[in-house]
Amino acid sequence: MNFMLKEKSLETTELRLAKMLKALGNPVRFEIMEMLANRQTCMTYEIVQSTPLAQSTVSQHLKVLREAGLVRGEVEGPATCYCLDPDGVRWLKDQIEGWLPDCCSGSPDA
Amino acid sequence: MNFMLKEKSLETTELRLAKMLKALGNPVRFEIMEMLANRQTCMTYEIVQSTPLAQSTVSQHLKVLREAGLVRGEVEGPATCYCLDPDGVRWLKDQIEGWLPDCCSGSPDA
DNA sequence: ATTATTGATCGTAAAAATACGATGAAGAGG
DNA sequence: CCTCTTCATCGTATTTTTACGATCAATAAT
Repeated sequence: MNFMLKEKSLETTELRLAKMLKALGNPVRFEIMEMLANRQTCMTYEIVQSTPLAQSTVSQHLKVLREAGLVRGEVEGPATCYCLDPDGVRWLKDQIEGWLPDCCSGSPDA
Repeated sequence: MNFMLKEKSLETTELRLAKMLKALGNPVRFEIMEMLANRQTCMTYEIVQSTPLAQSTVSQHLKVLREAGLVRGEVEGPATCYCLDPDGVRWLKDQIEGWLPDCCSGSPDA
């Protein structure tokens, strides 16, 4: 019987965005996100193995990513299967694209 | 005689990205970025006035944004005029868009 | 020259993030 | 039942971030 790990709800749009950006702003977590993007899905122990860090540390990073709405963890037996949270990632990408709409898309001024 | 404040060069692509994301991941700095996006250009004292923080604290946040390549500061007389760094912002947006290229653009799976 | 304004930097205190080992819970397999 | 694996959480040490006041440099104005 698999079920989603629950996390506390996110606040305003701006704080949610800041939370995501902060979560991504850590190199370890960024790598985890890239790994999940490449492999679709990963057990926690696989992620641990891909880093030089302790299991508890990685677990903490995963929690940050979860609470930011960037990944999801599904318990599968004794293990946990992580994957990107498509909604969260898409929302983030939309926000960034829509943000500073065209202030920086024209020609750079001298 | 105006001139650009110089900052130490940024490292690899990934670290540069992480640095930008971390810089943006702070609510105060995010607000500063939004303010600059809306107003095009701001003196430091204007930015200070828009926050409840001390001048030195804001100056430090501006330094982080500068070192991340997100804003530029031009000395204008006794003051400093800040604006978004269009190259940096555009680069960031491109990275985010190109990142996780289509892992999260299709339909979410159950 | 003196004074006032602006803002960067320094030193430092407080808070948050990061990392680790230890422990605990939950399932799988004997 | 007991044991092993997997992973989250707890307690804690270290590092980094954040914030402040004080100081310094540069310009502007008197």
